Amino acid sequence: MTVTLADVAARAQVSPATVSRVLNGNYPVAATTRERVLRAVDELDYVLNGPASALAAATSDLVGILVNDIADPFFGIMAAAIQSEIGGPGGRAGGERLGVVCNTGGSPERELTYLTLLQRQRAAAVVLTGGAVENTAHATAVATKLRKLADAGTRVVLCGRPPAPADTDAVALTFDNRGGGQELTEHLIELGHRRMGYIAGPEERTTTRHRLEGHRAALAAHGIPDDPAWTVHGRYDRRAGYEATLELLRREPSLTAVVAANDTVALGACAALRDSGLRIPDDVSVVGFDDLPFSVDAVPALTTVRLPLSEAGALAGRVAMGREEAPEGGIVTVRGELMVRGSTGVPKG
Amino acid sequence: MTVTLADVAARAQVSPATVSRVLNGNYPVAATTRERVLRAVDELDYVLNGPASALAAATSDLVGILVNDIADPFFGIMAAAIQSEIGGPGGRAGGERLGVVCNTGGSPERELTYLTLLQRQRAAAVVLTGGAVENTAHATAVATKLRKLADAGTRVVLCGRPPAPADTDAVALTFDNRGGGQELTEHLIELGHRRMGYIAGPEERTTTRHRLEGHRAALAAHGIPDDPAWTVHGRYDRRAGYEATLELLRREPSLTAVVAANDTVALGACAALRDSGLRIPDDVSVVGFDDLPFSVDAVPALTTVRLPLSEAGALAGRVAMGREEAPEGGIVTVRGELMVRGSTGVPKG
DNA sequence: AGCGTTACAGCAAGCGCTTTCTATGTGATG
DNA sequence: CATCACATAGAAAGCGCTTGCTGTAACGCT
Repeated sequence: MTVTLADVAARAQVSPATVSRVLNGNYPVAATTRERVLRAVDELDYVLNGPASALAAATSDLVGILVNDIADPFFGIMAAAIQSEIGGPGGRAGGERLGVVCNTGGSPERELTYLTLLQRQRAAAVVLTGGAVENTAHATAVATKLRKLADAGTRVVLCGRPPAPADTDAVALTFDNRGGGQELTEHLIELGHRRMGYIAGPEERTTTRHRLEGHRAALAAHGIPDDPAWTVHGRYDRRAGYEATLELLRREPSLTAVVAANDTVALGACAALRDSGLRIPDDVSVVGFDDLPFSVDAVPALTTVRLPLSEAGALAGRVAMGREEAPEGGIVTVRGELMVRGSTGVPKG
Repeated sequence: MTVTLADVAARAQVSPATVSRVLNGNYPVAATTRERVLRAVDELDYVLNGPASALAAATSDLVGILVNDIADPFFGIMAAAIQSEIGGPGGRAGGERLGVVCNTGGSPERELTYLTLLQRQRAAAVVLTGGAVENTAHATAVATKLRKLADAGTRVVLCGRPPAPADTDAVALTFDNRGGGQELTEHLIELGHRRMGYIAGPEERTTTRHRLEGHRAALAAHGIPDDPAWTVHGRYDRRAGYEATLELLRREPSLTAVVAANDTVALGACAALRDSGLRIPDDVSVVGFDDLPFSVDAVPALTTVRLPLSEAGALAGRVAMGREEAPEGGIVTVRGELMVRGSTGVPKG
């Protein structure tokens, strides 16, 4: 029924061992033999049995990429970059790995389940992207899992995520969310804004907290009081941005700027402002975060902080593949770049 | 070192067979025994060895989802919907499958390679999303692969992709791209437009061809000549839309409308028009396709055709899991819905 | 009381591959 | 020409799990 190694061996008149070695290319095989085997493989249309191979070799060619929301380009772009380095046919010959992305939907349980599933598959590497959930129980559970994965020989890389406990052996590429948030708010302050609403992401997320901290640090640095009523939490999507903006406007109609947790949220904020009859940036300035591709097309174009998503993803992918050494200490901080565009301006009056 | 089934068996004082049966739950096991085993599993922190299990059972719990561009929300949304039905912790107990998305980047070779990799893993199911490459050699190669996958017991589902040859046993959920394209152009014609530029996707893609055919069908139906110079091909991204629009404007400055292959391209087109000093829709109307989340936030909001990406994805996922029967004939056509918004209007003069 | 059933549990044979160790033929060497 | 080293190829022992088949009690029945 299905063609096995033995069939190929028989056809090529060699032993199964030889076929295996030809296929793996890690043991000397005479050129003529190799060719004969390759021909047989081709004629029989043989496809290696992954599980069998993984079982015997105690390693698999699976690389897992965990993302919080695959429908969000923020993760899509990173995932694409990671996967492009991981392989499939992109990589060098032989190193054919199956880079697979798993969508946790931001749910801690799903994250853990996926990690278990990957552990079960004896994945070669795992890349966790985006912010982590800040919940002691969950953080501990994840750290434990990562530890076990590492013990089992799985390489663990964090991309756009704060470092895990040192004993997890995970390499971390962290985005400087706090710094970016601070720059953004500082930019607004310099323009003269004093009454700024802040639309934060979901609570208990590192990304949310860090960006918000940056915002507050900027306020504090300029002696601007921080009214808690001017901060609203919501999900990382346009709808949340829309509603949060309406809420902020209700609480404080005289706001001159809205700081959104990310570009998608900012887009929703812009829509809400427009629907409220306010002009951007004449009446209210808006800033986002991430600089996703569509942000430059917003009208007016969004002032935001560009995160090198592709570059970071590619680096993470290479580290996961062991093609690039992890930096000393295993932690890299990636800075964003402030992109000043049309959505911010001097406040009225 | 690593805990195996045998260790658990020893600890629970039963045979490995019993442990396996408890874990798989497909064979009667006395309640007390089951509990003892479960406790042992827990105490030992046992994790099943996926490859070994897959080898012995000749099936794996992997489900592959192939997408053309994971950074494109069009695919992201579908993938999320598919994966949500596939499992991880979302599904019912026991049915824990690893839904993984693979990014082909639109490359035929990568597509084939991923299919081989999935075949190698003995995937439980494979879902191919989005337009297919129209190239006889490649189409044949893919059909052959799908055939083999089906033979090996892998369920094959196409989502947003035209049906494969009947002998591949693939269930197909097809988007009515032609009908949508026709509706869009008809809408413009009714508004009074006669000189419309068309920004098509990459050549040799079914999606590209079908949408373009719809456009031409509408023109033909109204006796409007189709000037080939008014059609420009490009990739499915904003940049391509931007440049194509500039090119169209160069070729024919009097165009009153631009029909874009999808929303992302339309966004680029809008940017190009604005940068050229043209107002939307006063000077030029613009339409997109797909109705991605950001389209409603464009200024003006984009007239487009809404495709039920999430619903289609969810259905595809259920079919892939065998939770829902494939319809008779295995082919479902999913229609889009025309969303008339601010980006289209009556042409000037 | 005797016998057929039913309900579990265990045995053992693989699943298809990798890899260590061993065997063999060859050319180089003294 | 005998010896040794080297380059290849093969034999065989698992890798950790599933499952068909074989017990073996405990049960219900006449």
